[in-house]
Amino acid sequence: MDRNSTPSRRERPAKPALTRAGIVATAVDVMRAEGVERVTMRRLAKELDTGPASLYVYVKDTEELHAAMLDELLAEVDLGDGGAGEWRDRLWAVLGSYRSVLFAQPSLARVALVTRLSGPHYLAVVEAVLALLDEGGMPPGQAAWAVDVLLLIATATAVETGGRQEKPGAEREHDVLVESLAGLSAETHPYIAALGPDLVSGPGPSRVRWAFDVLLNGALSTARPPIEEHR
Amino acid sequence: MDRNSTPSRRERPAKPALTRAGIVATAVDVMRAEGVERVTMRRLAKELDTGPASLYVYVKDTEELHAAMLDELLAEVDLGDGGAGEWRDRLWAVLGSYRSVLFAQPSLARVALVTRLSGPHYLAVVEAVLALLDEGGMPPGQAAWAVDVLLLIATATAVETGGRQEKPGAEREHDVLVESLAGLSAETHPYIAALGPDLVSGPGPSRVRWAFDVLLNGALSTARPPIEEHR
DNA sequence: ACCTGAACACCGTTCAAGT
DNA sequence: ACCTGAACACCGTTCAAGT
Repeated sequence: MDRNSTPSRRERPAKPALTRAGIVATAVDVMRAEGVERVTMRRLAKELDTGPASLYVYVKDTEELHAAMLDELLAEVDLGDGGAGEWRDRLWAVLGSYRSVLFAQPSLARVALVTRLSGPHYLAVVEAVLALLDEGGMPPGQAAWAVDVLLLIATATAVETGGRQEKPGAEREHDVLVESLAGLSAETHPYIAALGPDLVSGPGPSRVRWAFDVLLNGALSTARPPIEEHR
Repeated sequence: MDRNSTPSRRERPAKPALTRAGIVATAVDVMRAEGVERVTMRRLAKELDTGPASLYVYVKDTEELHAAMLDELLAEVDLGDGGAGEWRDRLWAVLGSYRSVLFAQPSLARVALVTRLSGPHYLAVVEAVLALLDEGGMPPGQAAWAVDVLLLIATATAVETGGRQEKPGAEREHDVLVESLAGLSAETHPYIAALGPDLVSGPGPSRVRWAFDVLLNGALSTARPPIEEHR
């Protein structure tokens, strides 16, 4: 009986000690429940039953928090270790997994477009992609530059498609573009007019796959220029 | 006569009537002077000597305003009409001009990464790129899909390089990545370790040029899959 | 119609002070 | 050291009311 004789311990959520990992985990929870835009320092502080200032002990600022959340999410990417099949298909699978993780959280995916990521899970993705490019015989110098573009395309298409169904306004954002295109005369914009809706059909699976193949084919066949002075 | 006998007209800056174009133009001014992050509805209303609510008559929301500002900026892109030279070099010039316009205003450039643009100046860029791809003999179906990726890369590299020197924190953001990379053991991340700083050297001119050539070569040589159901 | 004051419901970040 | 209340300096957007 009286298992509650000491009432001090274990209040309902048993306010846990603040740690960076705990903060990021809670942030991810709030994001899944309410969307990234609601993951603010103040909202998060409330969730953790403290004041916003306390978070700054563990997190530099909001941007860094969002980057950490994103890396947390990237833990779910299936890197296809030891999978079978041709390297190109396995690469396609890894990038597809990366895309679908971002896809589920498009507004966080924007972070990946705008911030330089450097978390462990992101680096694991980079390593996996590099391994597959090597397996495909791509020279290391070309692979080093190709991996960025590959992940850029994966991210951007995830943002684009994912954003579409998230907010109701996005449907219209697309319609605005379609309308703009329809309103153009073939006189001033012959090429756009000629292509019509094909220009704007959005990144369906086969379009994304085509973009990957373009990049792979191009990167395999295009020699890198000699190294320049940089920085 | 005496049309100016009433002194009510023309106080110092002669508070101009609100128009959409005027609002956007002022917004661009504020941006050039203080950066995009300071272009808020409230700040802009102050500049225009009115209340924030008034702006909503002409502008849907902040995102739409930013997109309009960006399109305004894109008026400066040199489309190289009637220029001489090989199509590939002229395309490189157009994309370079597009990049340098965004480069000057990296935080606005992020808008281009995250929003579907549809302004007249953006469409002029698309039309120019399509014309050059056609001149280069790229089949229309491939060109329609390539133009997006080309502009995506141009935008992303502008954001990356431009963001670097804008805010002081960005220097360190890059250093964080370099450190992360250096901290990785060759055991767990052999490919990253082998490539080292090459992976992270940032988009210098030759690297961007290489990416364009990769894309062009790939898009020229990669057939499009048959059209799928979309929407 | 066009414009606006005021209100609603929030923000990020810092800092002096506490434990 | 770690944590925090309170403050500073802002936000976007809506709406009822005015002209």
